Amino acid sequence: MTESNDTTPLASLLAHLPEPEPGRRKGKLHSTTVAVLRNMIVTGVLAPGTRLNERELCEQLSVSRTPVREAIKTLTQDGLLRSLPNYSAVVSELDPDELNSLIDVVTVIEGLAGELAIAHVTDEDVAEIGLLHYQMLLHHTRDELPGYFEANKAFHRKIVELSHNSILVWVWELLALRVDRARFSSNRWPTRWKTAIQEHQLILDALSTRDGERLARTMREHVRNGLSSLVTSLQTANGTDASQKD
Amino acid sequence: MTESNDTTPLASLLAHLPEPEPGRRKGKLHSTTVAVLRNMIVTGVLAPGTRLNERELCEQLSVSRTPVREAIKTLTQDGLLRSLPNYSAVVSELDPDELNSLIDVVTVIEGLAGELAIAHVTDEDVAEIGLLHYQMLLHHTRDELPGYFEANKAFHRKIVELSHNSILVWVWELLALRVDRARFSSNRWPTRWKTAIQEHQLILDALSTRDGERLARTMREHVRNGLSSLVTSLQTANGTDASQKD
DNA sequence: CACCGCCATCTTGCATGCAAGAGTTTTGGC
DNA sequence: GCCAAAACTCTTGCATGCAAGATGGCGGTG
Repeated sequence: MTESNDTTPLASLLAHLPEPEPGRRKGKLHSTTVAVLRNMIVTGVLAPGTRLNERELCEQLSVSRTPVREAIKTLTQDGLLRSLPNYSAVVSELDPDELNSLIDVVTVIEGLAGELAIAHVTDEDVAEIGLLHYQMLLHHTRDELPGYFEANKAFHRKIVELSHNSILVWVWELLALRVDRARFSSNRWPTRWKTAIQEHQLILDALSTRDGERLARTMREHVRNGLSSLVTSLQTANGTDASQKD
Repeated sequence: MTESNDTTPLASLLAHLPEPEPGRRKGKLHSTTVAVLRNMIVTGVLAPGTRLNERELCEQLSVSRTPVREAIKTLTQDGLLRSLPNYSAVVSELDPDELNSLIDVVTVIEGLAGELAIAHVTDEDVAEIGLLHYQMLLHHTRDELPGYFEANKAFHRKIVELSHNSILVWVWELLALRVDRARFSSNRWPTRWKTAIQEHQLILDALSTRDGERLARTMREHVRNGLSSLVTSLQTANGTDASQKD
């Protein structure tokens, strides 16, 4: 009964499928499946609470159960799914507590990234990050949501990578997964769009002047502000987009 | 050639196998396999660089390839293995760069834990942590390495859990895996044993007096000192226990 | 003698088969 | 008519089979 309303939302996702060269068709099914499923969960195509039936997924993704099972295990480890023994994996809920927890952790992680980045940042890096900043400005003026998202994430990732700290990057990617999910879940723009862009400018300034302490502080504030407002907007919109319920 | 010197090191690990009641023998093979393999890697039974042959592992663990494959995927995600397509998974090396990276990240994570813990700590918690502290003292006087390790980890975990921040706990567990690996890899005691215990005392004091800032600072210093000394001792002992090489 | 290419074997990646646990429905008894 | 128990079905967990890529040895050739 609860499975009827899928107007093949897979189609759009399946379009993302690399569809690689026919040669060498071994060794990528697992990662592809993980990527597709992850996208579906992060973007909300698979809503929180959805039960994942392995056989269905097999048919929809046109693969056998083995890669699907492995993907489920992987995504469970990432926290996107919850699995109980002998029971279907379920898309995890966006727990408000967890989102608040996320704020604190991402704040210190990106703050540390800012602190460490200063030691490695080059003029070229500053230019690249500046480019991303102006891309965001452009997307802002054009009201292009996905483009802004993408540039924003690239902006932050670039700074995190500048830390030259592999563990930091690793943890950040794990956290970013959950942040992205929350962002997609609140389908509308954050009210602090312009503020965010101003903060990005401050971050860029701190990078150019190689002011590590200021960079770290600015990033911490920026992250905390952004995520707090995100959580707030999610709480207020607390069921408006839960279009389906039984 | 390089695979000859295994005097069935599995035996000790297999002893850890729960060997559950014959009834309900379904649904635990995967987690058990993960746990066993993880233990083998963290404790160094499986040395860095070791190739993991699936069939061999199946025979040794008496399970089929499916749970073994899933376990390998899981541990790869945890960073304990490196997997290349169409190639055996390999136990990852303890990259010195990565260990240095680990220091910075664990420092801010445990620092944040200290900061947050104050808001939740009760007298009972203080008592429990104090108990662990004195257990460590006891193990110290008795020169009991594994007991000290265990109590030390419980001490830190308890404070991390006091943060009541699920994301923080999750990340900490991921990081602790790598820290443990490094600890086991340097099989000897850190020279700063007594210092560590003194620092634990300071942490305990800060907890009792509910001094959040001091707790955070003390924990940061303690973690940084401990891990730095660990990395140093690993670098100096940089090949002494690499008993086998081709 | 050295180097290149080919064949045998091994190993992984994926598909599928089978059994056990859980939920559901139906049927029998009260 | 209602409750309970049994059987059915559905779904997952694990085992195994099969094919493609990789490795290593061997022979041929320059």
